[in-house]
Parts: sequence; C-alpha cells; structure tokens
Amino acid sequence: MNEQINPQIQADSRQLILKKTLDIICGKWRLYILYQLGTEPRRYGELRRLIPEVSEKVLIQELKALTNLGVIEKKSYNEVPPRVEYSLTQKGRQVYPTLLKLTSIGEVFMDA
Amino acid sequence: MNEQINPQIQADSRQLILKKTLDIICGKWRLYILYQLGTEPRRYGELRRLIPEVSEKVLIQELKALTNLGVIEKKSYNEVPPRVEYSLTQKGRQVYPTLLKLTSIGEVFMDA
DNA sequence: AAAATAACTAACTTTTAGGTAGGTAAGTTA
DNA sequence: TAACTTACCTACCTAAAAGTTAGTTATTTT
Repeated sequence: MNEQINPQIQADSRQLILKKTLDIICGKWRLYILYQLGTEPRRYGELRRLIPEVSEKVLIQELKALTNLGVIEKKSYNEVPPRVEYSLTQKGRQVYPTLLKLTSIGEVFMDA
Repeated sequence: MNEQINPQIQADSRQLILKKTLDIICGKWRLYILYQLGTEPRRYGELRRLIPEVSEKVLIQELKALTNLGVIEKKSYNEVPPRVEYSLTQKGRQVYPTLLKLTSIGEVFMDA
C-alpha cells in the first residue's frame, strides 16, 4: 500500500543479515568445522579427531546449530555402531569460498 | 637450522590466524563499529548515536579492543569538553572491503 | 556373556560477554 | 556560581558460551 522506502526497515534488514552472518561464523569452533567439511563429507568421529581440542558436547551442539542454520546437513546410516556423516549443503558450498577468504583478515594483523 | 616443514607448526599458525580473524569480527558490535568507521572518522558520541543499542561500557571496551588489535586508532584533541575521534588504521582500511563482503554469507541464509 | 563401538544425551561447573547504574574531570556557557 | 558538556571509569550483575564427567543405545566382535 505504501510505496515509500522506510530507511528503518532497511536498517533492520541489514541488521538481521549481519546477525545471521555472525551466527554462522562466530563461535570458537564453527569455522574449524566448516573448513573440515569444505572438501568432503566427514563422520562425526572423524571431525572429533580432526579438531581434538573441542569438547564432544560443543562439537555436537555446533553441528546441530550449523544444521539448523542450513549450512551443513546430516546423514544417518542405520547401522550399529552408528554411522553419521556431515557435509555442506548447497548453500554451504555457495558461501564456502567466502569463508576461506575470511582468514585474510587475520593475516593482515598477525604479530602487529 | 632445520629446513623440514613441520605440519604441526603450519596447523598452529593457521589456527592463530583464524583466531585473530575471529577476534576482529566476532563480538556483537564489532562489525557495526567498523562499518561506521569505514567511510570517515567518527567521534565517540557520534558512534553512540549511530549504534544506540550498544551500552556505553561495551562500546568503549570494543573500541579499546579494536584499537589494541590495530584495526582502528584513536585521536584525542586536548579540549574540554573532550573530543575524541576514532578511525580505521592503514591495515583497517586494507581489510575493510573484505568486512563489507562478509554479509553476503548471511544473505544466502536469510529466511532459509 | 563380556567388552567394544560410535554417536550421542544430561547434569553440572566454569568462563566470557554483555548490561546497569552510578561517578569523575575540567573547562564553557548561562 | 551553577548547570552543562563529553568521554570516559568502576563495581556489580545476568546471561550465554564453553568445558567436564558420566551415562545410554543396540548391535558386533571376542
């Protein structure tokens, strides 16, 4: 009904996008996880071994969060002992190159 | 003395770079602050008005942290009432384009 | 029958991030 | 001389993130 552009709504939308971005990359372990899934699917135990410093609880919690955000997906094979694979979603693969470029920020500030 | 490449040292260095990256961009308000400083220096009070949701304590704390990281710098004019300006450093300007591109990550996952 | 396996869950504690409410300095303006 | 201004600081509190420890499940292997 109203064709005016409301700058407040624009601001709110940019804020939401920024928040979503931070949701995805912030958290001590999220980028480590995503980097490990960049090239191939990984089993839960594999991720544990690849990132040994993260606690089991936090790893699972972060995998869940990233799954809910739609960045990664989980595939359970019905086997015992269980087998579960995590991999990037389509959207996850879409942003993966940007995630890789992120570290160029840190590089600039090393030892400075 | 030892010309071998130690993959552990490489891994540690990548880890440090990643940690530095997260130091710079994580924190609820850091990117908001950096975005406001992208185009021009801003006074402390100006930043308060531009980002009214952040508490005074946290704003100052974040400005200090970003200053210590070498992303921004602070210029105090000897006046009363005080006048203080914050701006991006050379290195800060160097990474600013990357900081702007960051939000493309969030865009992909909006309402997904 | 006991032990091993992989991917979890639950209860609890510690650590870190962020927020609230108040105070201060020292000139300027009314 | 009282009130105002701006950029802080301090002590305290709450909430969120992360870590620790100890289960659980349901087959398979020994």
